[in-house]
Amino acid sequence: MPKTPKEVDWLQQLKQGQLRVAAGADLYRVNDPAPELFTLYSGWAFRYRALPDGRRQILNFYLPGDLIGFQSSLIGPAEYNVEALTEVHLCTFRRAQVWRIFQDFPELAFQLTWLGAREEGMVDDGLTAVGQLSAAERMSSMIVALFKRARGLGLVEDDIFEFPLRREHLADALGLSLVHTIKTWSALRRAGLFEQLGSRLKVSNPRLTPTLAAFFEQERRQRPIL
Amino acid sequence: MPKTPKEVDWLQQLKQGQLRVAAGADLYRVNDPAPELFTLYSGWAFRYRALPDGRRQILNFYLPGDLIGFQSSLIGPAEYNVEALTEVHLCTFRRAQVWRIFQDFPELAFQLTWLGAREEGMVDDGLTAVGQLSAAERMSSMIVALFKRARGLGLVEDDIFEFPLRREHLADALGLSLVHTIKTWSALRRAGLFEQLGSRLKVSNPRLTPTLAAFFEQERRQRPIL
DNA sequence: CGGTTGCTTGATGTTATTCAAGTGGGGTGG
DNA sequence: CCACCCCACTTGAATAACATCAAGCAACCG
Repeated sequence: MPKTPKEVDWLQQLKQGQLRVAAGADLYRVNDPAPELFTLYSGWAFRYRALPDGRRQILNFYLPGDLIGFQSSLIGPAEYNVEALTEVHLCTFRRAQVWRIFQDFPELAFQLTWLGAREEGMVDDGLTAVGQLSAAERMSSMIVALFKRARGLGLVEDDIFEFPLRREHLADALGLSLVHTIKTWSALRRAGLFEQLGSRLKVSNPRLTPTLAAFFEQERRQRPIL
Repeated sequence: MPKTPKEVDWLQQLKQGQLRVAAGADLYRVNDPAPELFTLYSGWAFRYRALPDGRRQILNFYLPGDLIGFQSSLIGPAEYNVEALTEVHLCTFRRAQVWRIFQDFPELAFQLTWLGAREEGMVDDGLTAVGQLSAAERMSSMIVALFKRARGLGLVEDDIFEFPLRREHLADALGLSLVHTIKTWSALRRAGLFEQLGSRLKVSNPRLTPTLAAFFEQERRQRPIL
């Protein structure tokens, strides 16, 4: 969608500043009363819910271009946490501006909402995987999904991409124990789904199984340019 | 939020018609190219994703007042199915109107988006439960969550409410097998979490366990009036 | 050099699934 | 009215999947 000069002006005004955050730092904390709205320029982050006893569920991952904190900007205090997985560079918006976007820039508001719906679709995928698939199926579908997202962003070369998740993140995203995550990971590597090259991953055979192939073929819609 | 007369006019125009659908019928099917937008007047429905081999994951339940199909109205063809759990009465909107709402009624657009974000929050809850909790914990937290939603809608009297889910629905929502769902259900009933009165449920002791109590205390934000 | 961190592996225990058989209520047709 | 079947649900036993416990390894760092 083309933008009017007026919109571009506004986007510039809305951009409050840039921010660099180290890997492992919190971007968002539950009940933060006035959270900011971010867009991710570079790096990976993830959103999660923590239980009182220390368990946590990773709800989704953020890759460059994603919008962080839109739900909270509408609803009020955050109901989840966001943590930087790698070093990230963010662009910050003032949360109070969201309402003004709806008033003055319907097209922009529509696009924001679109991004929110897209994120919900990804959470749906995660729930379906955790609820219905076996450990190996979950893990392979997640690897393939991240691979495809990275590819859509031009972050894949020769089927190789940077894969910053540690075993712990996979475990918390897939609802598996750390030990079993590691065992499943090795099994998939031995089966030939991917090769590990340091912190990078080469996805050699994304259609390994029929279930997996189905996952691989299904395309997710492209985002609008923001 | 108060509505201007102009907005009320528009809402009337947008309401295309009413619809009655029998229990078990589909409201929404994956890849339906031009799905409608609904609001639920009465009855229960649920949204789910189906896998090629017949397994399915229920993503969330709809109770009276909920908006059905907002994500699809933005994104395009539906990526999920919706089925009526009981007989339902719906109000239908034309999907093409959504964009006009953004243009002409920013306040309304904001509220729609708010409802969408609220729905995502519920899916987050589901994913956290399925990923991190034991069968008994999942089931009790889901029962309590539905109880609280029903209560918020005035559908609870003397701690009793209509509970139209069959075991099969619980199983598909919680990511459990049918057999184990039934065993867990009986265990919780014997433990005194609830009493079964035909198709109705009396939630006698929602704070049964500490984990459960935490779930029970935490309040979800009220919806805006639509 | 000792300590820490992320990962790995094997042995054992628990949870949930699968298989199989059976119950009871609600409908239908004789 | 009864015989029959169908469906949702129930129960027990066998099996598979996953969690937990425990020990060890390699890389890194002070």
